[in-house]
Amino acid sequence: MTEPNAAEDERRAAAFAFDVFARECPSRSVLEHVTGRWGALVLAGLRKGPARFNSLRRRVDGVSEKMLAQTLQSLERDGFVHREVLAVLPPKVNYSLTPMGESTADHLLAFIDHLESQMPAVLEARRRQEQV
Amino acid sequence: MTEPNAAEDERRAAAFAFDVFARECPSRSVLEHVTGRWGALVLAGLRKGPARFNSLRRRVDGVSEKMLAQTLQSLERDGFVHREVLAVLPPKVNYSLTPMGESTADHLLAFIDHLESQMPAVLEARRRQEQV
DNA sequence: CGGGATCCGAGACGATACTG
DNA sequence: CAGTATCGTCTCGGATCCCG
Repeated sequence: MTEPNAAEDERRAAAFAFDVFARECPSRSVLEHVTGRWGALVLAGLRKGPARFNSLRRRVDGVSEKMLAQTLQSLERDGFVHREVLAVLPPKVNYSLTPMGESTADHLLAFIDHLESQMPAVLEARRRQEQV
Repeated sequence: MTEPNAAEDERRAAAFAFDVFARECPSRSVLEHVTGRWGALVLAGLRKGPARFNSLRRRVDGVSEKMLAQTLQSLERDGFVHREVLAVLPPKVNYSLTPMGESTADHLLAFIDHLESQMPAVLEARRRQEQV
């Protein structure tokens, strides 16, 4: 009966090895993809529902074509976003969140909400610093 | 009885104005400071308790002096981090989280925990993509 | 419409040296 | 010890053009 436990142990050991505080850890790159300048906004934007490229681009105000494409590729590689190509003319590509993407986006939205609620305090703190 | 509501409305309007989806919104810079490459790790690192400069630098593996100083300055300006200078020799500077910093770091740690738990799935997704 | 390819400037980042 | 200053590298990110 050691087989199931061995798998358990391996998974736990792996989870420990993913500590973001360690240099050269793969979880850092994921953290950067997800929380990066556009990654967070794209995830949050897709949480409102699936969207096509230019539709999503309008949701995330200010993102260039290049960065949106690049961000979507990262998120797709990491398994947060699903990309569905419809072979029609003109081409249609649908982007949606995977289940993992949804749960991640939920965390992110909660975090963003919290940040936005603190914005007045942040702006006040900035004003105080300026006067020094 | 319109006075209290006016204040309410103003606060709600302000919160709306901080929507991260809007370009040129101050909340975007805060989001970037907090979730940026080092910002997130520094906040998470300080959540373990106050620390001095080099002590903190050891907690956040791989950060250079320059980036740590820069990150701490951003976070201090935004009111997440408190900087306390002790006028002794050799100089001692203590960094700690403000209450706002603590609540933000808590959200962040929850988010990081969630991400780390998903790492096996992420790595598997990456492997699948490579084979294409 | 949904991108890929390319160019280019600005800023991020790290290593090192120096200071109070 | 806690930074600042300087420098070089390298990536980010926008603009533009192009293709299926």
